[in-house]
Amino acid sequence: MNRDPHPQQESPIARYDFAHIEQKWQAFWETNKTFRATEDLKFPKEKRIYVLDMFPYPSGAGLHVGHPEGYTATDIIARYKRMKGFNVLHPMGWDAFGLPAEQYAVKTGVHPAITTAKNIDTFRRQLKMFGFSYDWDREVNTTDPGYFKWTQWIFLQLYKKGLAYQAEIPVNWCPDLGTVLANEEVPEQIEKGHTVIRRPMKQWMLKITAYAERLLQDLDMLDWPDSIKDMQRNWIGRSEGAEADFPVAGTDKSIRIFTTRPDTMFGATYMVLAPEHPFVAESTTAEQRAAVDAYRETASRKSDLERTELAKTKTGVWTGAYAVNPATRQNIPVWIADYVLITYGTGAIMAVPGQDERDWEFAETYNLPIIRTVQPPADFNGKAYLEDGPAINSGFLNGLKVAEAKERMTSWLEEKGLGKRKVNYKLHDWLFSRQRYWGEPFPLIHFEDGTVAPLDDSELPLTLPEVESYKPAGTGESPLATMKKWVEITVPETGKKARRETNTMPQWAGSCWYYLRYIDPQNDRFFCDKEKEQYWMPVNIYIGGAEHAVLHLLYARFWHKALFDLGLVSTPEPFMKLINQGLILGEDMQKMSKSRGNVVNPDDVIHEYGADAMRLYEMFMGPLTQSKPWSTRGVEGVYRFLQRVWRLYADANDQLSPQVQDIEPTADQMKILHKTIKKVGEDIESLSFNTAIAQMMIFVNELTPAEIKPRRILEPFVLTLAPFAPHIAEELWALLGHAKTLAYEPFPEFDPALTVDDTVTLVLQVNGKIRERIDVAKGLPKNESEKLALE
RNA sequence: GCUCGGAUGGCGGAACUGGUAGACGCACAGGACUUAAAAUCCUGCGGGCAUAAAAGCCCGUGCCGGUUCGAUUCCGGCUCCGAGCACCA
Repeated sequence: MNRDPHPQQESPIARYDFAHIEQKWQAFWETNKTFRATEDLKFPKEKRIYVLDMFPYPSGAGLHVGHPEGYTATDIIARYKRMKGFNVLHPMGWDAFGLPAEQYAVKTGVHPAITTAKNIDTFRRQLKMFGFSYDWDREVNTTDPGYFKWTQWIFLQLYKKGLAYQAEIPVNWCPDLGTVLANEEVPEQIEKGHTVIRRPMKQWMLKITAYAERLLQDLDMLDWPDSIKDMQRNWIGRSEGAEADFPVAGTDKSIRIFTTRPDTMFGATYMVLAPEHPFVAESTTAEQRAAVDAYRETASRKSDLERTELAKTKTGVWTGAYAVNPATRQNIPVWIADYVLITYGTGAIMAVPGQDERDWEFAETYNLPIIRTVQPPADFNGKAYLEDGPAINSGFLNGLKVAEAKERMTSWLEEKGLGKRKVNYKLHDWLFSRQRYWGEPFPLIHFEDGTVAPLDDSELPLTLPEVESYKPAGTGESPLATMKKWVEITVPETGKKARRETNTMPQWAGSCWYYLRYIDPQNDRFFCDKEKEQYWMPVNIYIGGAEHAVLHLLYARFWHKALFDLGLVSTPEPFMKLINQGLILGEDMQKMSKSRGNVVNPDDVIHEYGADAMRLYEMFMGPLTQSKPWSTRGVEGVYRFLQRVWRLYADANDQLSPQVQDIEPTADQMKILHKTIKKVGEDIESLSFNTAIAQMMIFVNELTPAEIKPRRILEPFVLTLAPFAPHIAEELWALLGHAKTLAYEPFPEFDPALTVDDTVTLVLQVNGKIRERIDVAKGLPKNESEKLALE
């Protein structure tokens, strides 16, 4: 045995060289393609699992400590499942179209493709430092022409199915960004201090509303957090009611309204149109025109936010017109007011001040008549009465309860041809075009006669031209519009002149289907082979941030359903189980940000403590779904734990410790091992990684004092640790004399008999208060235990 | 205002279906080793009363009330914090 030549100077304490070990095993996994996934048919469907991360946008700032939280969780699941005999698909890629690279290009002139490639290299390097078990052969990049060829192709399928159309509608125009935004994107940009105004523009839309009902219904089949499901339900905003036409007095026109309370129609004492309602122009009388125009002008200059914030007192203007209430046959005035939104329902309401607080407020301000249609209780002296009660002042509805009155009124409207029952949704069609450079070009051309034609599949991918300036024109045209050579084409077959569509797709396009491309990333004949798709889909577990609740997660479900209807995918939903990881806050409990100076850089942490320690720490901090503050002391704690693990196995020279011997373990050692195997396995299944790690700490605490460490105990423990801290586990496995990677070693089984204690603490309570605790040997006859307890 | 979460030691958190509250880690204190420090190892660590020491007793899971032999856990009402939505007819 070699003696340490410098026994006094060298620490006698074994210390593992994480930097060397981690780099060694990362190289090993890469060279041997340890984590390559294949569509091996010997795995039955229930033994295949698709474990997916939300792929990152590769920003210039590099990886943030929030990224590896979810990525470590999925990696633990992927590694554990491999050891449990599953065929695991666990890929990674880049959501790389987007504004930051383009804004950088506007500023510096550097092509976004160059910035993007550089950022991706950084992200890839950083992710590899964590030892995540991705099948890197399946890496995808949404900005790769080989990828966006199929984004364009799928768009064309939607177009051909009638799900993509152009419309001149009021859109969310952001002058600061020089582009339009989807409804779902507006709150985020306003938060960033950008202005968003409504302005009519001709844009491409995707008919997500055609799927509103299914997007709502199918939430029930998903194992997702309730909060996300609720957010999607609220966003879709289904409400049942009726549409009715109110004839305009003295004309043959009528105004259509939507209401969820048709039963209150007898109390409709006036009507309100949104200021933008097209009927305003034709119904306004000459006397009222000036006032109406002024009001409309003011309203148009307010953003949606201002409208709602300033809505403390309601304002409006009478148009001078009257409509006929179909229930009462009375003439009622038609007003415009910005408390009615053009974007909801028909943009017009029947106002029932007696039963609606907003209408009540407006009626009080402008002295409009108020009629109750539901009987409030005798002691009620508030304003609009909103609870259930019998109908009053309502002709044939009098005495009916609300539900029945609604039904009766709706049937009456339908019989008379005045209206019909209607389900209304808050969800609007998805505004799908952007005036940006760094996005997928639309594979469409416009002819001079106004018709539009899709490109032939053979012309895909339609790539971006080189431009001189990346700056949006600001007029509502993308920088592509300036590239005449690219825009103006002649169709070879017909000689007809045409112009390319110059808008590009929004960033969400590429992320709507990337999980399908991982399944067959190299295929240049199809976006994803059908058999392979059937092999892997649906995604079994999907982990990512909650910020995509009504963006990516809704858009991707929509595209997936459209692909399902086209027979191109085999499942109605893409992501069966969804987990939102919590935010990692700074040590000061504040959100990490450069300005606060509380940002933790993963590179630094790995350099100091190693990837295994960082992985372990992020999982040990607390429950995955919870927000929790970073603690460098906490990292040191798990780092110490890994050192203690190392010293169970290795001596000061990094050789197998002489304490490790092939001897029979003690009963206690067997118990702690089997308890640990049981707890770790169950906790991985339930994503309780923090308590799994606590159990492994207990194991190490118990084994550390033992003079002799039985191999039969240490070997299985390495395997239970492996999903969490794979580098040190591989090294210890090799140290124990194994030649092969442990990545596919079976996860240890536990013996249930060994996971229960021999003694049980009998707690004697009197009136719920603890009076006595006695340790009792198990297996004693009942009366024997009782006798013990009585003594 | 509405919806959904959450509140447990100095801190992060644990506690399966109502049955020993505070596992594990951090911080802190004391000790061992060391010339010393670091590292490592050992011990203690919710609060109070009591004691030479121990045993022992009482209080304690945001607040108030309820159900129960027994509540961190179930029910009702509040307070505070976080997230989302917000004139949706």
